[in-house]
Amino acid sequence: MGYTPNRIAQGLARRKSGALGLVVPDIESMFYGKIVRYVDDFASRSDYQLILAISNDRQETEQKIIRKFLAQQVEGIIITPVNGPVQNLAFYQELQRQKVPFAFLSSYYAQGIAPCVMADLRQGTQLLTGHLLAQGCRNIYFLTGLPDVTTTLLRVEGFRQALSGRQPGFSDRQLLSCSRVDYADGYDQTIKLLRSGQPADAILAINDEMALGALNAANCLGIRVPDQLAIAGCDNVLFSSTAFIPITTLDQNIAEMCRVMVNCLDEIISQPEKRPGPGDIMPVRLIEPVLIVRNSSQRRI
Amino acid sequence: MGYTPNRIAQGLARRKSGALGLVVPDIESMFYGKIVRYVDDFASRSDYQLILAISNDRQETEQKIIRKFLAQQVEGIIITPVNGPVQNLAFYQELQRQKVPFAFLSSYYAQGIAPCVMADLRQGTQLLTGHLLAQGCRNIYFLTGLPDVTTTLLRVEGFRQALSGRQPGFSDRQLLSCSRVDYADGYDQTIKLLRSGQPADAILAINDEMALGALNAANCLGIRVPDQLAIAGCDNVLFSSTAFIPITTLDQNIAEMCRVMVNCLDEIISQPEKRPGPGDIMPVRLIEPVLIVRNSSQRRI
DNA sequence: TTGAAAGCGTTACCAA
DNA sequence: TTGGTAACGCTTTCAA
Repeated sequence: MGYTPNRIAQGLARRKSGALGLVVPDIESMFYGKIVRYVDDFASRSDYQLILAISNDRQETEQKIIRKFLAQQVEGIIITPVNGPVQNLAFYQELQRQKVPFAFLSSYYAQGIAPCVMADLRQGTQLLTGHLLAQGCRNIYFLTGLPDVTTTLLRVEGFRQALSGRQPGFSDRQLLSCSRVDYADGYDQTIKLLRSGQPADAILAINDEMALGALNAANCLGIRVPDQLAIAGCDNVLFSSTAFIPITTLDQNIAEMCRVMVNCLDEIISQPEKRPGPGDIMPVRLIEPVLIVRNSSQRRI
Repeated sequence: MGYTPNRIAQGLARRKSGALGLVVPDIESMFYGKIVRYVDDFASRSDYQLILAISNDRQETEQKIIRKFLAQQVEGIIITPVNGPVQNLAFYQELQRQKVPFAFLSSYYAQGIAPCVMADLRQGTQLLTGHLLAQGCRNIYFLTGLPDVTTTLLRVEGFRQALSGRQPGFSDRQLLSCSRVDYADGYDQTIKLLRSGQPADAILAINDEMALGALNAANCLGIRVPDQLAIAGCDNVLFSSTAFIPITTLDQNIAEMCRVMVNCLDEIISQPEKRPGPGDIMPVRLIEPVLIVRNSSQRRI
């Protein structure tokens, strides 16, 4: 009859807020947009209220946010790590010691600190690179992120594995590391590469924005895609499918990733006795990515 | 010394949660992504905690979310209306009667129910249309949203005003209304239009995704942009600047919009005695948009 | 200035 | 089963 209980008082009495905290580095990127969308989706299905906060890709901010979450009595925290080297690992180790229910999504700062759910980027990059090799590409350049970031390491490992035993094999020269990993980075690095006179016949980018930048750069210089230069991206967001030459990419299956994440955290929350602490096994659950082949890499050899 | 107050208990005792609720129809779109980003930004600056919820473009969900917000004792609610006709106006009128601090952002369901901050879409569309006319276009087609949505009405009004007194003047035939207003809608409608044999020399779309769809459709049919067909979009998100022919668009100045919104709501919250109710003036604050001219509309006549 | 006590709106427990 | 009461962790008020 029109009565709604006060959730705040409920929270106090029950000692649980029914809230889940999610930190993302950036909300304007389509990749994180999808993450927010699906985490919200699965969180509400499990009757959690989602509290979103944006770290602006700064770990200092991320940690401030986590402290706020804790003060707010969130029942669990999902951390989508910033794209940078780990700053203050001790902070997360302290969370672990206090048995705070938290987990990493899409990447991790260090293994064993907390459970993690992410795409199998090593295997995914191997798939993409393998596809480019199968198209006859022999000089593949890889537009990556900063070298000391987890996702970069995993991807480079996949790249290297795919090239191992090939002629020519892997060389560091093929790695072009970008700090902002955005459209402009992809465009600029590609222009620089193509003008340098190096024998590039393929560019693999770690996200679709950068791949689109590469495509436009090639187009500007009059280089034909895919015949002179094959291009592939990653994430399968709108940028790859709506390019004037649709871009080959990798679908990380974000929906599944978020489903597994929320379930995993939910389990940790509801079984306080089994809550993992230092010394316990903290699984990294890898979600299988799917290769999406489009025109940007299909050469008619 | 390591002590953090329990915000829930604080909330109960102080009778204020320090939280602001924000509902958006969709988080994967870059337009709403920007809105979330800036509302979060300004809300945190004013020491509010942002609670985000996604209505999935359904008003029923939106209303469920608002009820939850209320139970959670949020101090104010920002509603970014769904892209559809108003379903249950009585719900919002009830909020008004109860003097709930809430406001509309980027559109409104009806004037006078709550304050609103949004871009001046009428003037913006007039600017865009005027620009296309100045480029010599005489048969401009307008890819709009559903006809009974506030933003569509305002835009069509601007379109009509810009064309009034011209030869040929405004005709309903020039309005192509789209329900999903996404890339595929833009692409499909443009293909249909260009194949119909109608003498189109310009397409104006209500967002950049649709404009990109129009550009790609024209490209597929071998129609040269901008000389045979000029194209313009709206919102100035990444889709327009990264198209292989950069697309003319309208910047809605979302940052400013969100700043004004948060300040406005903050004022309403902090002055409970002046809280507006039925019969009070509820201003619609219009933010001035900026025309961004790019290649897709610059004809060399 | 300091400290003790009374709420805030619920839930949970225990006695009847 | 049903009430009545303590407790949740903090703020606020009022008296000392």
